[in-house]
Amino acid sequence: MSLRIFDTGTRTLREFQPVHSGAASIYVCGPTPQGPPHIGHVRSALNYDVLRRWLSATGHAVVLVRNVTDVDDKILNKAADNDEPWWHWAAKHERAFEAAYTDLGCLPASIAPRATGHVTQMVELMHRLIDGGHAYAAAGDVYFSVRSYPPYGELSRQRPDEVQQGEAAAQDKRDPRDFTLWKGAKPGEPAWPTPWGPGRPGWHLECSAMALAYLGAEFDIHGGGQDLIFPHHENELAQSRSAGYGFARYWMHNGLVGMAGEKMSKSLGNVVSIPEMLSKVRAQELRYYLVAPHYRSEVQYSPAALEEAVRAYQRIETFVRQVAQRTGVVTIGEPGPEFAAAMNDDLGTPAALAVVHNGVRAGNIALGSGDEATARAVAGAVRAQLDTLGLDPLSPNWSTESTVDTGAVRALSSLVDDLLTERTRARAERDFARADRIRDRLLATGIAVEDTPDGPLWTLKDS
RNA sequence: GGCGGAGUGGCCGAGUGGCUUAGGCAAGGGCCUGCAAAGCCCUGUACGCGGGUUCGAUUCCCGCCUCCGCCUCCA
Repeated sequence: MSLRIFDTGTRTLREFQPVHSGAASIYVCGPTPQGPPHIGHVRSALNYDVLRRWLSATGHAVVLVRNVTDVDDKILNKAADNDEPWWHWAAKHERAFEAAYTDLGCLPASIAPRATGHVTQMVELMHRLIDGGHAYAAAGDVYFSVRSYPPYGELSRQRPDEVQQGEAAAQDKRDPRDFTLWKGAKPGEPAWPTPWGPGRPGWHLECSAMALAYLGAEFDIHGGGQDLIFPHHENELAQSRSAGYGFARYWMHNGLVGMAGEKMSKSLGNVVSIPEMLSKVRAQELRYYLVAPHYRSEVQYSPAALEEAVRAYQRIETFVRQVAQRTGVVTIGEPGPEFAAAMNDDLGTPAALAVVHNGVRAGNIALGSGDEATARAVAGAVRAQLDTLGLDPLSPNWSTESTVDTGAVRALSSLVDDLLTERTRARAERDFARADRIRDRLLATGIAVEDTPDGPLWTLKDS
């Protein structure tokens, strides 16, 4: 049984057969760093991180390219509005995106190429297109000739003639359907030299050039948000095929994130950047929230739904931690056939998480009956499952140890232990008032105490 | 106007022509506990509306309503 993924081009589930067996090459449309990352940006990255982890787990050597569109109209405009150089604006937000990805447990991309660093490849691609009669220069711009590529529209199922044209369709285009590969420089804009005059890259061209540069003429999967199907990906495909490249074999598109009825608005408090969200919930919890629904479904963000996800994740986490604390180290095992079947079915994370929860229940039952061997085995499987979703509660990614003075932690935890010893003594003497007072005091400082058959367990309660 | 997606129990969220009808959260009841917490057990009988096909449809077909995404520099 192998992975089947829903391919946008054919609108069918197709068995994944990589160009090179045992390997998988993925190109994902990354951010245009024009502002802070929000939940929608991050959902996309997370979905492809899960894809990549699952491919790795099933024996593929994965190469994942996630580009950065670091020059574009929005960046130019916003930088100007904020009185900053465009490159500074882009670099600043690129760092914010990287930080968000890392915080949320995305494995680093094999490379995150920037558009501005690949003008050479773009010029080369334009040469090929012009030579082949698929593109033309006009007044400093370079356009792709849609008519020269008859299959145009096959990915998005758009008929070029039906597509509504922008009001101000450029006069220099030979055909209103043609799209811009390269934009001639306007005064004050960044510009790179080309044989057709100075200018800057169009969005579509960048992605093709970088995908081809790093993944070769034909690669496995091209991903992005559903909003990119048309025109962006249609255009990428047209350019690349016209230039003689096979390009992507599979096209995957993740669903978008809406804002539950209400418009995004800071005054409503319902839209928050990732750094803001992470000040309210832990990264693992946000990740669970975004990974739990199927990647192709639409997510309507609401704080209540996020809160539910937090609790669901904590249930899993509590189980794994409890087993670890009671039986020692829980080593990562095998995810098992049920989980694999769910994931192989177009990354069925909802069904996969149902398997996880069923495991948690079975493990808790074992724990309750004192069957620690079973509990441990189950926890090992659960960890393996969670690991392929990037949600392992014991992953060092979530650890805050590096930012905490471990000497202080040791001192404080021995204080806590002393208090708990005292409380245990009080309980043995049936002085429950004193025992409860200690528990309440600890809780007031953010330390939750639970009694287990093996004695008290304490955890830090997040506020 | 064109292309595409979606409407499931109090909520989130899968899925399926009929089968023990996912999973989670919340709620109620019970067990466990000194009390809690965590956990376990039980309960809820849902598929936007109207037709049709069928022995039988939430699942297939037709129509309708509502919502969402996209429709090429500038958006």
